[in-house]
Amino acid sequence: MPLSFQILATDGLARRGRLTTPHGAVETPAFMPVGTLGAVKGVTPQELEAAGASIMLSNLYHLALRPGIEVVERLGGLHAFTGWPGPILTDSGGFQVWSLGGLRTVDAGGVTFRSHLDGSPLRFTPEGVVDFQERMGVDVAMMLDECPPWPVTLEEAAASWERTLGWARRAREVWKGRQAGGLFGIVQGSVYRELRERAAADLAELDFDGYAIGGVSVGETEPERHAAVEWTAPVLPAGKPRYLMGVGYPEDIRHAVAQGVDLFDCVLPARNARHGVLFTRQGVIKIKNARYKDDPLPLDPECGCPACRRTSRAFLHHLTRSGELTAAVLGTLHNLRYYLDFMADLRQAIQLGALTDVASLAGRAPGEDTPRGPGPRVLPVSSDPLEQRRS
RNA sequence: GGAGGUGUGGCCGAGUGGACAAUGGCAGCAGACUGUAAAUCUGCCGGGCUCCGCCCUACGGAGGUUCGAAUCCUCCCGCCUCCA
Repeated sequence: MPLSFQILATDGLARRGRLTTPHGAVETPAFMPVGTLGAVKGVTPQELEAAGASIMLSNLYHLALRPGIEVVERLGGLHAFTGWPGPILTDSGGFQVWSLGGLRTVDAGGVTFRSHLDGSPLRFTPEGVVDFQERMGVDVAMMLDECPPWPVTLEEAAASWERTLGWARRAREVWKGRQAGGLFGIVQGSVYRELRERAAADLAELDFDGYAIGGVSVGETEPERHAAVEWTAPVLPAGKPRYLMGVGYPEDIRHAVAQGVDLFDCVLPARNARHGVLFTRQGVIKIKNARYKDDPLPLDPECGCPACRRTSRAFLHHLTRSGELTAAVLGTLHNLRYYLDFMADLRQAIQLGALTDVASLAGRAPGEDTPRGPGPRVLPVSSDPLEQRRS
């Protein structure tokens, strides 16, 4: 079954849609929790589902290194292997081209990684990456791309894009005729408008099942990041899902949704939770801070996650200070729930034509710890008639 | 009673004549994190100030040697080990 995407409502450039995959539907705009190795760190598939996730992201590079594609394939594919029954999107390893800087070399034919685990070489080609992802049975495969570093000159970014475009053509060619799931192309172009626009147009010709905006959140400023989205998202094929890779803070997401982006992923809610930084409707809470030592309030009184339902900030503070694993688990469950609720609010707002009213309380500038006070919320999340959450 | 050892900043623990307000670690106080080489990393951490520097107080206590002592000597106090 191939992917299909319907747009159910719009609000300005924003779209409220539904991505249908072989493993279920994803109501968009959607946030995809990151389970690099097949699971969100500290969270079971059941808990992920209960938090309201409808799709999970995993990473081909990491899975290829360990346990290896063959193992996943032998055990029935990534869904069976991980126990996550819903849709899965896998990143191709393109981000690792950037993040693993010293451990890889890029050439026209592909990327050669040196494993960060044992140094052994691993060759990724556009064709091989498509093949790997198909063998794992993922719902959405990402093309191999080169995520250029930042800063880069226009010339370097352009040369990088030419290489990535070549990979896009090869990936698309290999994918032709495949019926299960879909393949997304990835727009690069760094912070250069002409490049971004050209990349979007180049990719549109290849008729991918969806289009991603990559190469952001690599060090550029917020205005640059937002500009890249503003230049790119609106010119991508209207009828296909759009995915902003690796983004971001709630405010970044809200901004991108308003520009017509449908899918997001980010390690932030999970990693920050592990580091004691929690997103709440009252603002960002650094639970390790001494001020929470005796705080009897729930983390976020408006949240329905397991942490907020049963524990106080003081207890979370204590667990975190003590290095207790449960602190990371509860924090992750909470942050994920926060993000997922936030996405539900955005979907509902688009439905009501009220996107600009959605507050993203946790989206304040990094470092700003003092709550501004609750902002407007459209309606309780649960009242959304279009919500079709997995139970 | 005899012999030996030891006492360092909140804790543990380096340092045995100058480069020592004193290595490390922990605890503490903050900060960062955006397609996860991250349950990680960074800064501060005796007090004060006109804070890329200066001044006080500090290595059990009191004296002493020395240009100079956490480091050497004497006495005292506490603790540890072994022998009686």
